[in-house]
Amino acid sequence: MFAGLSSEALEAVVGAGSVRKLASGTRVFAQGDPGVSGHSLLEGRVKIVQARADGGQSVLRFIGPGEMYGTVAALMNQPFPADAIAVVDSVEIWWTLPTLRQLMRQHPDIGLRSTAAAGQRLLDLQGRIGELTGERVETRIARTLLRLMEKAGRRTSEGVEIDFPITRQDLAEMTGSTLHTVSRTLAGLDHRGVTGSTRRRIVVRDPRALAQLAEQGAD
Amino acid sequence: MFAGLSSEALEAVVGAGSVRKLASGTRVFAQGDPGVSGHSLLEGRVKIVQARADGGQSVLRFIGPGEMYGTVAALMNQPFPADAIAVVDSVEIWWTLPTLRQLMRQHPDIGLRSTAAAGQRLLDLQGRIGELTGERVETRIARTLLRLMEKAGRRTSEGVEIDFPITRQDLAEMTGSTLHTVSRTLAGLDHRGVTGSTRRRIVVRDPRALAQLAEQGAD
DNA sequence: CGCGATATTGACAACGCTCAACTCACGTGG
DNA sequence: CCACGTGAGTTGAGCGTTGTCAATATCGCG
Repeated sequence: MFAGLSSEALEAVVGAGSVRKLASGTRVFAQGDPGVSGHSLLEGRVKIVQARADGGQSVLRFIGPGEMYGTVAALMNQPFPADAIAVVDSVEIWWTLPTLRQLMRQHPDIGLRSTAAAGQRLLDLQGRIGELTGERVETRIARTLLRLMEKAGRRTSEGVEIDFPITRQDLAEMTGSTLHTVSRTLAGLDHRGVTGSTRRRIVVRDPRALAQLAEQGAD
Repeated sequence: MFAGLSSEALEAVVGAGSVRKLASGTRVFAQGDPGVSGHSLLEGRVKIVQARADGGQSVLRFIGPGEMYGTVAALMNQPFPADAIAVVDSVEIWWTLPTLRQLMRQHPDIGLRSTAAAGQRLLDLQGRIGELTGERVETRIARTLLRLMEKAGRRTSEGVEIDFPITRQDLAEMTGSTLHTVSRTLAGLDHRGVTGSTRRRIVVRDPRALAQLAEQGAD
């Protein structure tokens, strides 16, 4: 996000923000709260979770080090559309809305970058819209694991491990399914040697096979 | 989109673009084409349709008069992520990418507005992500009809009519279903007096009942 | 060591997709 | 003006995927 900024600008940005630690489980902001702050993660993982009308939840995305979150709502003067919750002990830097606006005025690059990032997310989401409907749960899970792998994968002797704890429930809320079905599906993948999953940990043993499953049904 | 611009700026914007008529069925741009143009609809309706990996299609949104389309891809130097197709005879104004950039430089308001519009779409899409999974087809259809009604509704003696032709297939592609299920569901809604649908036309007779269905399952 | 969070597994039902046949409206051309 | 073809819509039968309900197992933290 801040890569390529002049060191001068970078100093101003860091100086204007506040750094704070987030114990695992901490809620950074809550859905419905007025969006009066922008955030960037320095270390750890934060998940963005939206409560649905039917009482369920949807995990919209996981934030990794270097990513911004909460800024779109803040800059549009809207309430936060989702909760942000640290899933491991983390460190973030955050800014008040006036500070954020001022930084953008003084360093237009920041505004451009955040616009570009929002545009990218818009295109990504449009792509996901289609995937979420009509496809089988196994396909959606495969796709989700691939994305997590690329974003938060860590090579180990067993394969590529997703480097933060993720529950069956989380996966269900990302794929629009239930933890029961996810459990069954993962058990099947484990059995076939594609993945290895233990409590809150998932290792992808055979990325090729997973990619195969993710594109199932493509012509 | 352009409301609130100075008349001077407005003249510059209109002068720099080209106006053209779109016969019903015309494809304005195609998924995968380099995004080298920005568009705004003056009259009619255009639908944005994305081809999915499994061979199916997703209708992402319908564009009405005054709305911009194709601009996010263009400004990010990316290929268009979807097709744009006129569903009735329409009129649009469009700009080349260099022209668009220059207009934004000369009238920063335009850039701000399009960023705001993109942010709004981002929030909308996030909301839709949750809806699309787990909810029953009837619920998704009800929600979709409500949105169409608000956006393109025209009061008639029968109720609120969606003012452009829309097929069961379109509705299926918007809700991630099949035309068969949509046909059955709509027949059910018609029977209960909630809607009245004929070939390519839909009238909402009882918006309250529709809203009720859309929130089915809420706590 | 005990409890809560997490995960597994089975039985069952149902929603909605697939396949298939048929009807209806509309526009085109002979 | 009517025959015909095409696109749009309807309806039925069957079944698979997946959600629901329920019971049990296991891991870890306090």
